Amino acid sequence: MGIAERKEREKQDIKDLILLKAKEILIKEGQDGLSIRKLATEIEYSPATIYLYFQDKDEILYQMMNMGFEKMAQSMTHVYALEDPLKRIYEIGRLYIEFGLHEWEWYHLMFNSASPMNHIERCKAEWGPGIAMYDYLAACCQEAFLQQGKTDRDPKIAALHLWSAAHGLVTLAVTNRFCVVEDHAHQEAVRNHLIEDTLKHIMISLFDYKI
Amino acid sequence: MGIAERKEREKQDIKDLILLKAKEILIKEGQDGLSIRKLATEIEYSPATIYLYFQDKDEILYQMMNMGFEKMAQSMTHVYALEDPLKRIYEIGRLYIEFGLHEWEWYHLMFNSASPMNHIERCKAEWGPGIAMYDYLAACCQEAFLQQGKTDRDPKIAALHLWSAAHGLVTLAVTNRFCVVEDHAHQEAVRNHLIEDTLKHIMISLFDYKI
DNA sequence: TGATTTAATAAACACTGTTTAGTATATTTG
DNA sequence: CAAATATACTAAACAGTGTTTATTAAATCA
Repeated sequence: MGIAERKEREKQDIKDLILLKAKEILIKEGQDGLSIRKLATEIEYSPATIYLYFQDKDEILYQMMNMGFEKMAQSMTHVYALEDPLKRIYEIGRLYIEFGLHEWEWYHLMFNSASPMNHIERCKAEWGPGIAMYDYLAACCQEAFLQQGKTDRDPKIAALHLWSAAHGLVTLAVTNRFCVVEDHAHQEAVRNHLIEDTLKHIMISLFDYKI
Repeated sequence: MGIAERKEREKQDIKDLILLKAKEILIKEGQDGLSIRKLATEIEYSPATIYLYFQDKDEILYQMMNMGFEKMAQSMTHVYALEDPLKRIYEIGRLYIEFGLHEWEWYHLMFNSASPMNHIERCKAEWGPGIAMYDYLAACCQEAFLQQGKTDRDPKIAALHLWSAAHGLVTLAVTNRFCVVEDHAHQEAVRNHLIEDTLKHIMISLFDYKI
């Protein structure tokens, strides 16, 4: 039965086409600019057709979130090769913040938006890539603590610390809340200084590690 | 001319009525559940009438944001009386996180949503209450540094540190991202532990202050 | 009382996500 | 090969959204 297989392929092709165009719209116009109807006209199908390939918009945004995690992982490929777990942790933090600031539309889906999480909840599924990222960071922390002989510290709590510090920085910056800094001329400089400073603080505070 | 004054009063009354009902809807159904049309039927006027009192939805959400700041300030009244600036800072942090977790709909408008900031940008206005909050925190940090003789440290950067750590914690928790913690049974306990731990870490890291 | 200003709205515009019923086309079966 | 069935697709509708415009009714002024 080659027909069933060809149909399966064709089905996947259209799914891919939808996600490809969704990606283009997301990059150009953000999550708010990504509507089912715009997506439909873009791929030259009717809006109803999209619902033959995805349950709802949340599922599409869920898939986009997964693409975002792949994108982030790609930007971190060189990290995995680093021997020193402390340098690995620092680089993860630095690249995480970098990614959040420069690829906000992806970051927003991954760590801020409710839609992809709604899909996960509805499907009673797990937040796979998020857990994987967290587990890797926690593993790095454990390795660092082990190497330093700090047996009393919890690597999972340490990972959450690092993560939420970076996340807070990214989200406040992107949603324009750092406008509180009165020195408008040097606002950009303050932000960059804060990025470095946050990482330094965290590294010292968690690992007594001076950069 | 008592008529002009009466009309002014009536105009303000309807504005207040709109904001009062908007507040009720916000609390019950969140920002997503707050629509102009629902608000209109609730106050028994047509949707178009609302546009005679507010430029657009962003302005209403901007006013709600201001109400949120008042609410937060009220929850912090006892802080201002504390003599020790370090205890003041700790309490601000603790109450800030508490507020974010328990009054998320307000917090979201204040520190996460784009709508109120869009209104500010359109009016070329400043983020008044946000700046006030930040300035107060920075002043507390400066007082603490001064008391400790730490003249080399920047209180403004310190305030941003504390703020973004607390903000990261709140937003990751509320948007359900802490589901990464595999220990589902003790997830709540982990979260509470993290809140305490974050504050402790920040206090030590910024002020060498052990709680 | 007549002219004018003000307040309110019905209806429309341009969107949004999603569902349903119906129509061609492709595939399978007799 | 023809009839029956299954598949792919869509037009249209449903129930919303924020916002604008033209019109009407009421209050105020001259």
